[in-house]
Amino acid sequence: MSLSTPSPAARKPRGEYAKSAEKRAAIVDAAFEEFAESGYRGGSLRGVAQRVGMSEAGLLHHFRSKSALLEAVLEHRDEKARERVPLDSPDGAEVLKGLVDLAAYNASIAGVVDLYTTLSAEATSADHPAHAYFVRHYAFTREKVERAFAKLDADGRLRHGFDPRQAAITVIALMDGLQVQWLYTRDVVDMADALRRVFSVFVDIDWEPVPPTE
Amino acid sequence: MSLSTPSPAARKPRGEYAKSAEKRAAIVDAAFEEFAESGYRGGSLRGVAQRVGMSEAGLLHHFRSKSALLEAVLEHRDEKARERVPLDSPDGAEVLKGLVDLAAYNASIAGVVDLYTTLSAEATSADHPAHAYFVRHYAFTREKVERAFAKLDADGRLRHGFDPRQAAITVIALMDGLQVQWLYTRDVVDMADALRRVFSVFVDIDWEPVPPTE
DNA sequence: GTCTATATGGCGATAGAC
DNA sequence: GTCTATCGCCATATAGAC
Repeated sequence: MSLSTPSPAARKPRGEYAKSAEKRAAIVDAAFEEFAESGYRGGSLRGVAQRVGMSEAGLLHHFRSKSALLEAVLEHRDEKARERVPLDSPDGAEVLKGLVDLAAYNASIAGVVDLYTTLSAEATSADHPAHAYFVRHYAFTREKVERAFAKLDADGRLRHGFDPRQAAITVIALMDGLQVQWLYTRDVVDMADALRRVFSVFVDIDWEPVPPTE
Repeated sequence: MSLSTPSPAARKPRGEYAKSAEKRAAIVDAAFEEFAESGYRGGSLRGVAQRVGMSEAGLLHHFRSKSALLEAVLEHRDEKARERVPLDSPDGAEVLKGLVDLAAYNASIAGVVDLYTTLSAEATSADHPAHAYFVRHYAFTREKVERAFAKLDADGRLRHGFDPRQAAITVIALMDGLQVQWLYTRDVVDMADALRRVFSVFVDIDWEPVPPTE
């Protein structure tokens, strides 16, 4: 999974110029790759600097510390993911379809999956700089998916005896677990397909003409 | 998830004494904790040495390198897990019950879950010392669970239209994802319960008097 | 079998020139 | 805004005394 609460205010100090913003974006991209490959703990500012073609000091002019850089990466990641899933759609089925869509999209960008799985696992430690982020992320996502199931339930489309909250927990766990397994064996695991199958059991949904996942 | 292929031979050089074996076991325990908390990359030999009350050099007398120590930890972990799940039972339902049992047990030993999730995520990098281990682990576990579902299918107890292989992938993903989510919010997630619910949808099983998971 | 001491190198972050 | 230089710390691993 990969969505989170809208950033309260992606504020930008007044005196910034366009060139600087571009540089910052390039640095965030490089940091994204670095942390995706080696995690936050395993990644280094040196590695980021090399990717972006700058010195470490130059890099630290734009981001005051390694963890500040991680924060920027996570924010950037959320912006992208939020574009893909209509989490607040009044139609619960649209939300689920958005999740399948996201899974299919993720399969085309392994780096995103890598970043998410590595960070979510290492940030279970309470002192990790991304810990609070993921606690928020899970609460937020669980809430949204639960709401989607609740709406389907109200429409009589949730399988009898199913609890929206439990269904949400299960779906999020499934998405997370599929990502790890997929990273090891991409030929065997089809994330979107697996998700679609489970949704078909949980609820009554008409799937599109069937985009054959891949 | 947390099972893997039986170690080919946990061989032990001939000239070892009991005292030494005890020390080694103590070191493995300490390393287990260290890697569970900080991952392999984030953990240090210094940390392990402090936990076990030795110098780093003393520790390296027993394990020639950091990655050799990791190997010992993973082997030790597998031995424990294999005791819990009758992966080769002729009755597929017994396998699934074993998985629920394992989930409930894991919930009582957070360290095990921590170690597994952290390592499985960071070892997706091909150059990680545990990479081969997890590739093997997933292939092995997928195979065993698939076989369990296939047996249930042969007995007409698998839900119509379900594929044993897909079911196996889904179940393993679910177990993995539940562990991460549980580490963040233990009050919200009940791993064994979630697993039991999904199994009840997939197959026709009589659950025990219901160990209320707690 | 365990220690101290040390070699060697990567790390995050800062100071200050340009 | 970017650089070089450097500080101080922690890492893995080895050498050799006890």
